[in-house]
Amino acid sequence: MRLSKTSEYALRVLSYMVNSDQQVFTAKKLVETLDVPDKYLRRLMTDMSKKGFIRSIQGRIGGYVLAKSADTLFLIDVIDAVEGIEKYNGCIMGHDKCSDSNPCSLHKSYIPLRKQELEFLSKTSISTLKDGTIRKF
Amino acid sequence: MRLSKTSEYALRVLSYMVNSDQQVFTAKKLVETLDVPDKYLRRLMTDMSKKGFIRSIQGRIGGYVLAKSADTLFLIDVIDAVEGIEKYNGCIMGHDKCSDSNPCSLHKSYIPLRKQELEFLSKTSISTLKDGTIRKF
DNA sequence: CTTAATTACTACACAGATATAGTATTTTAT
DNA sequence: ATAAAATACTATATCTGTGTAGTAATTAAG
Repeated sequence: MRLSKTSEYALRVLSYMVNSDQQVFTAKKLVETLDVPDKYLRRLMTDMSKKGFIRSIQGRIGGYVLAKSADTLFLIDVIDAVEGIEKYNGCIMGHDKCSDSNPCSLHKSYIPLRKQELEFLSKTSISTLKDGTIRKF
Repeated sequence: MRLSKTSEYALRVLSYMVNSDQQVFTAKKLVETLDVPDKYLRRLMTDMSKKGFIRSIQGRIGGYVLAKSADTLFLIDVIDAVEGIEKYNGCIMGHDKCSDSNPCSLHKSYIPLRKQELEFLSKTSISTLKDGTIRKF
């Protein structure tokens, strides 16, 4: 499972937010802490606020806050929003017509693994990331 | 697990070769059969022959043949050769210093899955793809 | 009101993966 | 020898994800 940079950044942000006791986070603070390019992070935050994962507060004392209860936001939601989940649901050989009834030669051995991946993404919520640890990387 | 197009193409070729009773395959034939761009496939075949997975035969009756016994060639070898395997071995959040002793907040839950993925790739040989079926997609 | 500190928007730049085009080389058949 | 059928090489084009730059809009403080 190889997420896009954008998904990685999104998860870093959410993981950081949920593990901090602060409520509001400025882009500046996130950039300093999380090793994510400034402008790119800002755009991502705007995107995520449009998706309803976070809420943005404009103006002088602005920033971002989590908008959903962390246990109702799952990895798969975040990934689907920022890069699309379809990629992780296709044939491993890229045959678009591969299916149970017309399987590629890897289908049978790969499907259980893919199922586990999707389960991991759909069952892991942002609250799972909450362990009270403030990490430095 | 989302392979690069190039890896997908490589696996399609090898799967097709191992499931056919032919010995020699021209690029023309592979392109017609496998829905892979002509010139791109040719370069990939040259690359794979340099890696020793296949042998290329030049000249008028040329083409490509499998160069290794199919049960000694594993998915991970192919993927590592054409796109590099490191990508599939990093932190899911992209922290380069993430490790067992300095884990990201997803580390513990993700590691078992990653292990399974790598096992799948290292244990699945090209001969696994051999089931005698000639597929059309 | 004016300034300062923040987010939002738009356009552009860069890099790597993917794809194409054209030419050269190799080998066989005649 | 020459032509034909194949692969090899090199350069360029395109596309997509990632990153940057500059300006506008919003809000609070003084």
